[in-house]
Amino acid sequence: MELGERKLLILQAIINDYIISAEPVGSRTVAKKYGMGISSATIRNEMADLEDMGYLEQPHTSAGRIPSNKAYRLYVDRLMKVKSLSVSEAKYIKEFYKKKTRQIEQLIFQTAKILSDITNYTSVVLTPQLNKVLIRRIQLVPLEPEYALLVIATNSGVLKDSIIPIPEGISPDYLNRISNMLTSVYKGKTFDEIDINTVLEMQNDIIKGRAFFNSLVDALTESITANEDKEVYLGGPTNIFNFPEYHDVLKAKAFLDLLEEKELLYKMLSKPEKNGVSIVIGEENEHEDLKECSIVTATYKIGDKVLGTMGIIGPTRMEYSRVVAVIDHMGKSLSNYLTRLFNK
Amino acid sequence: MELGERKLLILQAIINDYIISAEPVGSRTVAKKYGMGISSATIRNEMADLEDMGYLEQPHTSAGRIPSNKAYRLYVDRLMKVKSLSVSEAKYIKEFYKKKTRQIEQLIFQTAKILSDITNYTSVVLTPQLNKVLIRRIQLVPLEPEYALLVIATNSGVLKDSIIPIPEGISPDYLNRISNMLTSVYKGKTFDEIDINTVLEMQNDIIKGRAFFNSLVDALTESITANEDKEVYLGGPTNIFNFPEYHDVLKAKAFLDLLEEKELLYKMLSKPEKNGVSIVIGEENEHEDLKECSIVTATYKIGDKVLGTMGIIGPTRMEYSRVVAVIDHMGKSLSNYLTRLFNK
DNA sequence: GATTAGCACTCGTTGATTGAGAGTGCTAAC
DNA sequence: GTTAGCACTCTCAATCAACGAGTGCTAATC
Repeated sequence: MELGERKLLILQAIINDYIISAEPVGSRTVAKKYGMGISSATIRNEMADLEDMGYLEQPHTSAGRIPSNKAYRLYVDRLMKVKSLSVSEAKYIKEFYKKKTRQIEQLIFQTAKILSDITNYTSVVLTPQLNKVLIRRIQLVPLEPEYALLVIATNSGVLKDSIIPIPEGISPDYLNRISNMLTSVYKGKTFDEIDINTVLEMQNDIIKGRAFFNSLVDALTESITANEDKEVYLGGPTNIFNFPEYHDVLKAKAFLDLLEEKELLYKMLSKPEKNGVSIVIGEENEHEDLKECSIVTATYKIGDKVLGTMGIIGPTRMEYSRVVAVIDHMGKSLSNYLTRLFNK
Repeated sequence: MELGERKLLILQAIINDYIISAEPVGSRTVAKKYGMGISSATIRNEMADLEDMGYLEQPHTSAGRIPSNKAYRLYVDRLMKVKSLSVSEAKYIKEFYKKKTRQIEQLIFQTAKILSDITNYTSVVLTPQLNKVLIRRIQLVPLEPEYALLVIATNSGVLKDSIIPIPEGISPDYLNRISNMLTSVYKGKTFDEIDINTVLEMQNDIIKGRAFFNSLVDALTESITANEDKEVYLGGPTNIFNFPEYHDVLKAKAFLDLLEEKELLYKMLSKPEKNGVSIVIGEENEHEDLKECSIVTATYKIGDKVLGTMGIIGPTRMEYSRVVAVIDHMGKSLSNYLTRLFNK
């Protein structure tokens, strides 16, 4: 069967209406609200066709129809016109990026908050991926005679700091020398490229005490392999309650519990390597509890390097056109900001 | 009216039953389950008295009775026997504190998780309060020619780090000298005691560039006054769904939204300065959305210094005896751990 | 041949009614 | 002072009918 012009118009009308109302849309509603000079009976016939073609579904016989995942996919790929941001929204975002925040966590957190505030959906923003980040400096900072602080600074903020014990008789000056040496070896590399063996080879060279050496290697290894730093910031987690499809307590709990699984979120969102905005709709999600959700993601970068991802999660019936506009804008804003701040 | 022995027994029975069942308790139930050799009619009379005295409430005429806030207060103050932890629980906690975690955030986060896992309620743990924490070292770490990292190390981990721009022609060695000087001035002080004027006075002494000086003072001031560091970690936020009193979507949303208000939580929990476990029951809470909740808190310390607070939030009908046992134990465990790790 | 009016049919929603069950308070007997 | 007995109250769950939204089909119309 052909997917003619009129069918497309009707489908679009149904999707638009359903996105707003969350109620199955009937033929009369389409005829009246989106009056296109044809009667409800004609629309009924077309709707029956659209159902046969897999674009519409009927919850039960005497209800209207709701769009299928296939319909949403068609919608976002072909039908949807991306709205541009409202003036006040754009201004709100711009204002935010004016004030200098030096702490990257704060920045990411605020980004999540803005996303959820503007869209009224739940947002997720990943902190920069370690393996994309360049080491700038490794510094051992003396704290007390027995402890030193290992700081690893990168081109997107300080990513790691841990306290390591040091044996007696090691001077701040000596720590400084080690720091300089480590920095010279690893500067400009990513965490992926760090080879712990390089450190091991230094042993004979300038490292004095065994205990200290072990602590240092431990701390470094921990820094490199640590996945705790894969942090995920949420915005408006309870926004999901705004939608009637989540007025069910069990469903809401499942959703919120999912949001607590940071590793899972991280894995899911960091997948789309590709630049720009991408959309995953309903059943396309792998995770069971997300089969009724859609996720719109965008990446953010420093210079040309993709550092992380931000996403909006909401019911399949999502205001895609608005969400895409917002997240695209935010991705670019954050990238600009970071690039200005950290890129040389 | 007298609050005799038998009345207390009956009250206790009703509280115990209601804590488990969440259903109003009737006279027959008390007679049967907590058989104390008296008939349901007698118990009915006693219950009527207890209601007159304000210890019991009746949701409606033909329902059983539920304990009032006053009853819970009496219960936690006089009736309750604090259970000791189960062997497996104690072991679980002990195991956790065996493995060395050097990062304080990680530690706090895990503490929250353990609390909620063991109790099945929602837990809240505050990060150490800045004004209680002693500065150990202030260090400017050079990153690139134009940027340095300001690290403030304290006796409970690294609490602040921000990036500040530095003007040209300032050598790492010079940064080191400033660091040493700042450290010598502020070491052993708390953030409260820092007087920014002291820094201003140095101006004529060793500070060279105006721009740099301003950045430094800005960053320091930000560190001192920043309240972003008042972080709050949650454990098991959705545990609230376990309780029938929160099967209502609106109530649940209100509760979860409250948990997102970190500053508010911080203020509420950091109030009880006193050592040990304290309990706030239902109406005693100031916040409207907590009038049906109880909060059990304990403090944690380094040495003798109270650093922060942990809390369990649940419905008024809470298993106080178990919760008190758990949180008391956790408070002490965390204090021991921190003291061993950081106190000299 | 496409469109439309008309109509019978389906099915979920709403509101009223009803009976069962739980629990109480009171009275009178023990 | 305690208890058995009983009328009374109130909630909860089940049942049922009326309603309305929406459909699919048929026959008439453009």
